[in-house]
Amino acid sequence: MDKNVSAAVIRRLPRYYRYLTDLLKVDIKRISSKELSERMGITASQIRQDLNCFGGFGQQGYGYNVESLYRELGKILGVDKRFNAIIIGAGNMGNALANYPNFKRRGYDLIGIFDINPELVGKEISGITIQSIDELESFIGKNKTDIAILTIPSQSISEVAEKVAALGVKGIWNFSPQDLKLSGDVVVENVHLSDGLMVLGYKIGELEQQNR
Amino acid sequence: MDKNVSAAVIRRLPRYYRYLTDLLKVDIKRISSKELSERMGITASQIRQDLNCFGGFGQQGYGYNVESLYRELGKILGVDKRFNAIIIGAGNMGNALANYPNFKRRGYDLIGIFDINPELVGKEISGITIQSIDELESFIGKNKTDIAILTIPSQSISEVAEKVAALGVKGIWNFSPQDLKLSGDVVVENVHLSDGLMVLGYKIGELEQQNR
DNA sequence: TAGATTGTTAATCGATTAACAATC
DNA sequence: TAGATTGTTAATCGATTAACAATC
Repeated sequence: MDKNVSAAVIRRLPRYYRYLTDLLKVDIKRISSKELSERMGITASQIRQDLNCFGGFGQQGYGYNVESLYRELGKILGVDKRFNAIIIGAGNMGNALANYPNFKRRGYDLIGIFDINPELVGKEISGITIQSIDELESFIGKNKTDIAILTIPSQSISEVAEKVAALGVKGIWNFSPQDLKLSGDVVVENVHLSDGLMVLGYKIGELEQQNR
Repeated sequence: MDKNVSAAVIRRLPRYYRYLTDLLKVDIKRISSKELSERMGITASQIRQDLNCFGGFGQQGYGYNVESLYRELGKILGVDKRFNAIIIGAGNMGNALANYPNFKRRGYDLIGIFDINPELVGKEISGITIQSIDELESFIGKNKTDIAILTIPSQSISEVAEKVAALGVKGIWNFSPQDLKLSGDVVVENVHLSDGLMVLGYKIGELEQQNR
């Protein structure tokens, strides 16, 4: 198991995880795929298929134990691990992410913030002093850095991405609208906020056409 | 045409739009599906299929005119329209989005910011004074509001979403980790940043397993 | 005209759903 | 034990890719 799991399945895992969090909050101990399917609006079949990509977490006649399934999914998603993260680009988005509470909750520790603008260097965000981008290499050399969060403009994105990749960062969380393609040993998660904005514009257009 | 276009196709449209923007920048006048496919890393066949959901924008033997395809996609995505937007939740993320430059570029005008915290009310973000959430109803009554950007905590999300929907907002851009399900006349685009973070955690785990 | 490349139909592939035997 | 619900195989559905006639 665990191999050849499709991207579609993987992107649903955090969603399962969120629903299980909610169940735990209201103290529900067990859940069947049928009941979960009603809550989530997907088929019970899909839930069972998805989960069975990673193991038989359920029990016939009983369903799934909420807490243990939650723990298992957390493990698969790496929530139990600690990742050291740096933010490159201390603008508005970098600032927002530095203060993002889910960050720590998902296993990420922010250990550095960098910017190219000398006026920002030395200022503090969320208890961390902004450093010059020139310090990046020596910083990563001294501090194990697992992921880099890139909140910089498109034009510098691929240069910076390649640099951090070369310095041994394992993952990149890319907030620029530019697609990142990097070779081999680094994984990339693109956010592309403005894509969502355009999809929203499309959907509103559709909606208005229907109501005509 | 234009009906029954799958979500997969729609989510690729902003990507095409971005690549066309880049082509325009470097002054490329025309492009074949083959060349675009090489740049984007998807098949030429898919590009032609996708575009033909909306019309025959190309010309046999020639390819696609970059500028006119760009304009057509822009129209489909509503980039040529103006949408009035408000932000609810003037925390870090609300603040970042208020200053987000792509916002205006995609046809959105920010006309109001709201927060429940009295200490924030009266302060200015990006030239707009934060109002109390109590003013929301009267504000939307007086000012045509197309979309609401929700950057508030999960616990209040569905209440606020239902409220703005009832007040006639057409679209919701939801930044809380909670899935929003709303009836009928309002479209929702969920962002769920922490999902991306967990997918990143998963991918890093996979990567490490391979390199073992 | 000849060459290129589209629009579109048909074939393939993969993902979702249905069904049911296994089993708690 | 009987009932419930899983894990898993098989059937269906949809999305992607290939192929090619139409045509610029």
